[in-house]
Amino acid sequence: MARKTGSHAETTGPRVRAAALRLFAQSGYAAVSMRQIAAEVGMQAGALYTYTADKQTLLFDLMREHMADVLEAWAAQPQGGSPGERLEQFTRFHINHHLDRPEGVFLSYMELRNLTPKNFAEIEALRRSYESELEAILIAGQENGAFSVPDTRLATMALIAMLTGITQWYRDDGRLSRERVQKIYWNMVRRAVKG
Amino acid sequence: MARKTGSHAETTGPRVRAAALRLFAQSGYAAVSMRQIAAEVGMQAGALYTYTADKQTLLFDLMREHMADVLEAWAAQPQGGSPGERLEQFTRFHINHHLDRPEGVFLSYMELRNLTPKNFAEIEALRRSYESELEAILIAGQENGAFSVPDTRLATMALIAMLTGITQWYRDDGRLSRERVQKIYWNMVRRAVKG
DNA sequence: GTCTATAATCAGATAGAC
DNA sequence: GTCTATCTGATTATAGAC
Repeated sequence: MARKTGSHAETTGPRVRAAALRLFAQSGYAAVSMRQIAAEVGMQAGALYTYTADKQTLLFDLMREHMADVLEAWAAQPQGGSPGERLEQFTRFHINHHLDRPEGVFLSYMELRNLTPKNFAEIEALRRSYESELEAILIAGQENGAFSVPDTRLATMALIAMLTGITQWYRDDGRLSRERVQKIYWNMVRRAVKG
Repeated sequence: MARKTGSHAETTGPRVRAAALRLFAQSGYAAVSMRQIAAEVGMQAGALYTYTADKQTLLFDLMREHMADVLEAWAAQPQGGSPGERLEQFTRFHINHHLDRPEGVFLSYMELRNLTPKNFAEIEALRRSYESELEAILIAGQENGAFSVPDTRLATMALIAMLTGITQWYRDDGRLSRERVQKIYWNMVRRAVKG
C-alpha cells in the first residue's frame, strides 16, 4: 500500500486527542499550549490544525466523547431486574467505568467553565441524561417501596458525587481492591436509600 | 488623620484577594490575568505586586485562608456529645459553611494542580487535617457500636464528597431551603453509617 | 501606593513551501 | 500531512517617575 511519507491520518488524530486529554487533565485546559500538545505527539504546532479547528473544539470533542462513552457503556449493560438490583448494578458500573477513565472524568468535571456557552449546554445535556438513568432507578424503587428517598433528585446528586469522588483518591496499587471498594460503597448506597 | 493621597493599604489588600478569588473561581487560575484582577479592583497591574509577591502566592494565600477558615470554624463549634450527635453536627456545619463560601470551595478543589509542589503539600496537609475531624467521629461511633463502617477512611471520603457536592448545584433561591437540604442529607448520612 | 512604560516571553492561529 | 516562519496580541513581572 503506497502512502505519502509522513501521512498518518488514521493514527495521528487519535494520538493528538490522547495527548490533549493527558495534558488537559494534568495541567488544565488554560494552562496547556498547543505547542505542548504538539510536542507530546512529536509534531509542530501548526500541524495540529489538520485535526482540530481550534483549541476549544479539541476540548469540546474530548468532553463529548467522554460523556457519550459513559452513556453508551451504561446502555450496553444488561437490562431488567428489581430497583435494588439495578441500583447495585449502577453503583458497580459507575465505579468501574470511572476508575478506568480518570483523565476523562477529571476533564469533564473541571473544564466545564472553559467551554463556550453553546458547547457547555451540549455537555450539560449529556450529563443530565446520565444522571437521569440513576434517578429513574431511584424513582422506580421509591414507587414500589424498595427505597425511601424524600427527594429523588437530591439523592441522585448525592450518590453520583459520592461515587465519582472515588476517582480522586483510588489507586489500583493502593490499600483496597476495586472489588472491596465497590462492595463498601454499594453497602453505603444501599443503606442511604433503604426503605 | 493625615494620609497620603491614594494610600489604602488597609483595604486594598483584601479587595485584591476578593477580586482574585471571584475571578479564579469563575474562570480558573490559569485563565485569569493579573490585568483582569487589577481591572476588577480598579487599579493597574503593576500595583498588584505591592500586595502579593506573584500570581502563585496569590492563589496559595487564598487556598490557605480557605482551609484555615474551615478548620477554625469547626474548632469553634460546641464540643462534646455522642458520635451520632457529633456526626449530625458535622454534617450540618459542613453544608452550611461550604454553601456560604462557594468560590473558596471551588478554588480549593479545582486549582490544586496549579500549586507548586511545596504549596500543594501545605494545602493537602490542611485538607487532611479537616478530613481527620470527620474520621475521628466515625472511629468513635464505630468503637461504641453506634456506627457500622467497614472502613472509616473510605466512609470519610465518601461522606465528604457527597456533602461537598451540594455546592455544585445548590442555589439559595432554588427549590429547596438549606434546612431541608441539611435534613435530607443528614438522613442519608445517618443511614449510610448506621450500626 | 500607584502610575506608566517596558522587558522578555509566550499564546493561538495562519500562509505557503515541500 | 507536516514543516518553517510569521502575524498579532497577551502574558508576568519589574523599573522608575510622582
